[in-house]
Order: sequence, then C-alpha cells, then structure tokens
Amino acid sequence: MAKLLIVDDELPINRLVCKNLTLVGHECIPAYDGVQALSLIKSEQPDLIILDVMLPGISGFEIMKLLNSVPVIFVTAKTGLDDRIKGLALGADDYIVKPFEMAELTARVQAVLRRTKRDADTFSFDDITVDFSSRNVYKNGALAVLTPKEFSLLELLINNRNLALSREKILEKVWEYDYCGDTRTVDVHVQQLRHKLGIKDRIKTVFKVGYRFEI
Amino acid sequence: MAKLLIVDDELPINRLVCKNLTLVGHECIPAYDGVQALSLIKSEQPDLIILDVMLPGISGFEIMKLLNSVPVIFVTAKTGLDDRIKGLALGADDYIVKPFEMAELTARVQAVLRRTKRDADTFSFDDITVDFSSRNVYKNGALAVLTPKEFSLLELLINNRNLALSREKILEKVWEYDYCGDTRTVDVHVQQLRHKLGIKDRIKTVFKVGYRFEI
DNA sequence: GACGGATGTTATGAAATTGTAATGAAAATA
DNA sequence: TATTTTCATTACAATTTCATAACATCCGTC
Repeated sequence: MAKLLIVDDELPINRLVCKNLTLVGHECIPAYDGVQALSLIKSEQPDLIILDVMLPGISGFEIMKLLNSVPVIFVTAKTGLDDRIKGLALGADDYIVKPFEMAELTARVQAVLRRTKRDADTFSFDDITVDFSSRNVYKNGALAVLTPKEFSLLELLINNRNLALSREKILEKVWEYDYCGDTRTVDVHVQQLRHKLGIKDRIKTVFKVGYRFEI
Repeated sequence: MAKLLIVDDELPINRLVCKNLTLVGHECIPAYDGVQALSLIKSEQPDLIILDVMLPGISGFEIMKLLNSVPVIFVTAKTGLDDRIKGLALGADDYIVKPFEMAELTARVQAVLRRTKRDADTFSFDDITVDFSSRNVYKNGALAVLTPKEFSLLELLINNRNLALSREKILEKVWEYDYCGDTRTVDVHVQQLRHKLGIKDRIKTVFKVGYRFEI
C-alpha cells in the first residue's frame, strides 16, 4: 500500500487510473494540472507520481525537473522515441504510452514501488522468504517465528546486503540512537538469526567490525 | 562506467548491443546461453544484466528467478502484455521489446544504473578489487580473506598511493596514535598483504623509510 | 666482496574477539 | 495478577588475530 499522485487532465482517464490502483490497495490522489500537482506533492508527499506529459499550464517535463527524490512513472500519448528518452533522462523511473492497459500500469507501479523500497514487499533467498509488510519469515514454506528485534535486525541486514555493518551502526538502527547497551547484545541476536533461519553462511562475521549479509 | 552482462543467443544482436554500450563507456561481457550466463554472473559479478527471454537451454525467466540483487533489464521479442508483466513481477528492473532502438536501450541502461547505484566505493588494480563498504577484497573474482589490520593497512596504502609512508606514520594510522610497538610489526603485515594478494611489485619497499603503494 | 644494518619469512603463544548457552529481569499478553 | 515472551547480560568456550622473536636474505657502503 502506497500513496500515489495521479496527474492527468483528462478526467475519465484520471478516474479510471485512480479506481484501478485503489482496487490493488493504494491510496490515490488525483491532480488535474501542473500547479495543482506541485502543491499536492508538497502537502501530501506521495510515494509515487504517475505523471502525464501533456498538461495545461506546466508540462510534465517541467514538473519532473522540479522533483527530487519522488519516483515518477511518466505517461505520454506520443510514441516518439525522443520523448521517452527525454523522460528517462530527466530521471523518470518508468514510462508508459497511451493508450495503455491497466494491468500493465499496475504491474509497473508495483515494480517501481518495489524498487524504491518505500513499499517493500518480500525478499527471498535460499529457502527463506521475508515478508516485510506482514513481518513474517518463512523457511521452506513454514513460518519461522522471529521476535521483533530479530526481524528488525534481519530487515536491516537485508536492506544493507553486501555491506559491512558495524555493531554500533546496528545498535543505532535496530535499537535506539542513544541506546547505551553492550555491543555483545548484537552478537547474541545475530546468533539467534543464524540459528533460527539456518543461515550460517549468509550472515558473515566481519572481524573487529560487525556483520555482513551476503547474497 | 559499469560492468554489463549481455545475454542473447543471436550473435549479431549481442555484438551490436555490446558495441553500443561499450561506446557509452561500459564494460560488456557477452553470454550466448543460460548456462554460460549463470556462470558468468557468478564469476564476473556484473552491475547489470541485459537478459533475452528466449534463450536455448535455460530461459531468461528461469535465470531471473535464480537472481537476487543484480538489476536486470529484460529483452523480449514477444509484445504480449503477459510476458512483460511476468518479467516485472519476477523483479526485473525494466524491460524492452525487440526490435528496439539503441538510443532507447542505452537510456534505459543509464536509468537503471542511476537507480541502483549504491555507493560502490571500490578501488581496482591488476586482478584485485577492494570494496571499502563491504570490506571485501577480491582477487580474480574470488574473495581474499584479510584481517582487520591487513585491510586497514591496504586502505591506508591505497589512499596514499605513490607516496612513501614511514613505518611510524603507518603505525600511527593503522594502529593507535600512541601505540608503542615494534615497527617490525608493520613489516610483517606488509608481507602478509603482499603474500595474500600476490602484489609483490605494487607494494614497494622504501629502504630505511617504509613502504609505498605504486599504481 | 665483506661487513653491518635493514628487510623478508616463518612460527608461536598470548590476547583479543566472537560463538554459545544459560539466567533472571523486564515487557507483553492473557 | 499470572503466565508467557522477549531480551540484555554474563560466563565460558572456541576461534582469530597479531606482536614478537628468531633466523634468513637483501641492500648499500666501504
């Protein structure tokens, strides 16, 4: 579930898109011109913007230039290569050409959301599947019971996979910023994870530093 | 500049893609079937894979299922919506439909690389790659196991490459400021590095002073 | 080439770090 | 409140690192 801003001046299309994306579980905010879009981006801080290029007033390209880190799927009626490249060059995460099928749009929305990790769904490796939204972990299809701390630790390790994480960093992220506990606590929890999930090899010890999740 | 794996069994297309992406500054490794692709993914650890769906042996979909963290742009001749959705659902970062224009492919490659660009803080020379963020060192693609002191020493040498470092300076930086140990300790660690990485020539001895990493 | 000091090489035991299991306190749940 | 779960800490075992020493080899100077 994510908050989406749908920017399209054609009312029926905007409605249709909103309806379909709401059906797959997202919150949709419609905008019908560039100025309105910019104001809603500020006030609502959406997770993803679906942006029509051809807009009254400010064009979709202009809006994209003003954006920073919000992912954008950009919609164009033109099938010209130039426009598509221009969109990607400006930093769009994807584009889709009108007329498009709803199934494709929703698939692309999910793909972009997955990428941007704002709406992290699941992550799988070996015989393990981690479901971030339900905070469940499955090993060989069976539910593995992790405590909150264990799950947060696993989450942190996965989100920083192939990076060495110091015990201090782990404490800071999984525990509180100003937590003044023993760094050995981290060790014990790492052992728990290794034991419960049977992933001795995946969670590597970085001597004198901390741990690294390798995939 | 990134390392790309181009998986396509059609030789002319593979060549064309390699040529164009090399022109924009990437390193391209061609693969002509699924098995070869999987082996090259392991050995070369590419930054991005351009993956044709229709392959002899293992299909592109099968390969994608086996992957975890490597970004994929998937190429399909089929224009059917299902295939595209399937690709995105499997975790592809993008797809492109044959026949495609080179400009579009390179634009998409850049877009995906920009998105997935992690702070790949690495330094490479000869057959060695030093990854500072994961604290891993690879020799010929294989992990070389360095101790913390060895890694710190290597880090210091690289950061001061082509400069003569006195033993005192090295002790001060890699060990503690007020460390009062034998300077011979430095020697032993330098030998370890030379031995483990097989870089006798790169770490030069500066007689009566210390060492210098030459590149 | 011979000498003396500097560096290369290898081995070893101490020290530091991490793995493991247990314990009781704190927190969550009933 | 009683019961269960979570979790920080501890103690000890296992492992890894590393400083030092001892000897071999190299280098520059005479």
